[in-house]
Amino acid sequence: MAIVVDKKEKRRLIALSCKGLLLEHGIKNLTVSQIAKVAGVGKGTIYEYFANKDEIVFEIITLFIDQFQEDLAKVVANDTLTSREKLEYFMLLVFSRNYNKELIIYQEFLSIALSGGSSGIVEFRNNCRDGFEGVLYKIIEQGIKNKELQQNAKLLIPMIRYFHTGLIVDVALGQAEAKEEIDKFINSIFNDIVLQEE
Amino acid sequence: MAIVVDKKEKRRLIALSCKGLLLEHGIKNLTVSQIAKVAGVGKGTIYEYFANKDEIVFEIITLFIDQFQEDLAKVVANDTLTSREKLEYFMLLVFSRNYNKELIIYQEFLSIALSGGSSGIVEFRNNCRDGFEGVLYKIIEQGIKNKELQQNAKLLIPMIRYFHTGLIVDVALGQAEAKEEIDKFINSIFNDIVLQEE
DNA sequence: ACAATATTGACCGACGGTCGGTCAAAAAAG
DNA sequence: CTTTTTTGACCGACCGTCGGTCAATATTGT
Repeated sequence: MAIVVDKKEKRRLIALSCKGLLLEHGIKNLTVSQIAKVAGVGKGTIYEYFANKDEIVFEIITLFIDQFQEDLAKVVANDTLTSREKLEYFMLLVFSRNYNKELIIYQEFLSIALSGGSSGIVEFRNNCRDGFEGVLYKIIEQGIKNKELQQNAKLLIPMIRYFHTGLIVDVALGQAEAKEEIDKFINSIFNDIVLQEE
Repeated sequence: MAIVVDKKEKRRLIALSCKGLLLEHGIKNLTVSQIAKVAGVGKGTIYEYFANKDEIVFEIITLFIDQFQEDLAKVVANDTLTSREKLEYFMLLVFSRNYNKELIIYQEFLSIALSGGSSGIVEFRNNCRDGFEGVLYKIIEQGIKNKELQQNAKLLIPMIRYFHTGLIVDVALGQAEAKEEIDKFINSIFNDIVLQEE
């Protein structure tokens, strides 16, 4: 038998090599030929590892999201912050300067997902959602323990995610100032809904 | 001087003629040649009235949204409904059976917008936002007048929009049951935030 | 008749994706 | 240890499609 490569690893390597290309050009102006050139393989080879262009992009995006969720986990573990501060950090992180490019990537990902994503994309997004909700859950649970929040605050978790997603969409269109909207939102939550009554 | 056609009107006519085509094929599988054929003009003529394919799609989508907003306006004008009922109707309408296809189109529109929209997209989306917020404003104003809502309810208008947009995204990925989520959301708003205290 | 404008579809270049063929490494045979 | 065979990774010329262009033609008002 001839050589057998680790397909999964090679996918990762190809994706890694053209991370910058995606950030620079965006999905629309990113061609498979370019990817092949930068990855140092023939165009045909690309299609040995990916079913189509979207899958390539998707693999690159996975790299970013994994990194992002690691960063989030660190914040949640930080015990010097109130749950309100954590929530604000959680919601703002993707809009921060150092995640500027990743935000664009995430928007591009949403773009693919919205235009009839493959089953792989859906699965991935499920994991994403579970990851984010998990972080949120921990934040809010801590808030409840600290008496910053009422018990029913947990019910808000999906709503917070929807709000956040919607905000990402509007920011993509230059129609929203993220920090301002998030502050207003968190104020509503903490002042009107779930602030522990004393 | 020769004839001068009403460009705006012709745009509308071309868009109208291929409404069905868009609903049937979706944006990705809709070709300019098809549009030209159905509209009964040459492909070159299309480009006399539209700068690019996206613009054609937006024009068609505009038709849908206009229709949609008309439907919404009717509900707002109906004085037999409480503002809570109106809000629920407002948020659910796009997910209803008879707007099934339009929802898909709107999701595809968001997809295009997210992957680096032109200035035309942004302008269009601005109008959309203003339209929706206008309807929301009326609903909530009525609620305040009827003492169903507190004064500060108006502050929630952008938040409601973000939530709604986020929900549309998640529904596209089969990750949310619209009615259920909306009910929960409206409950939160009316029970916890802005219900008039008696 | 003439000028101005509207219309057209053949044409173009770019792109995503395919396919027959090449080649080096590994396995089998001698 | 050498030769032969098999395997599958790799390639890039090629294909069909599509968005967009443009020179030629048709239509209209004066």
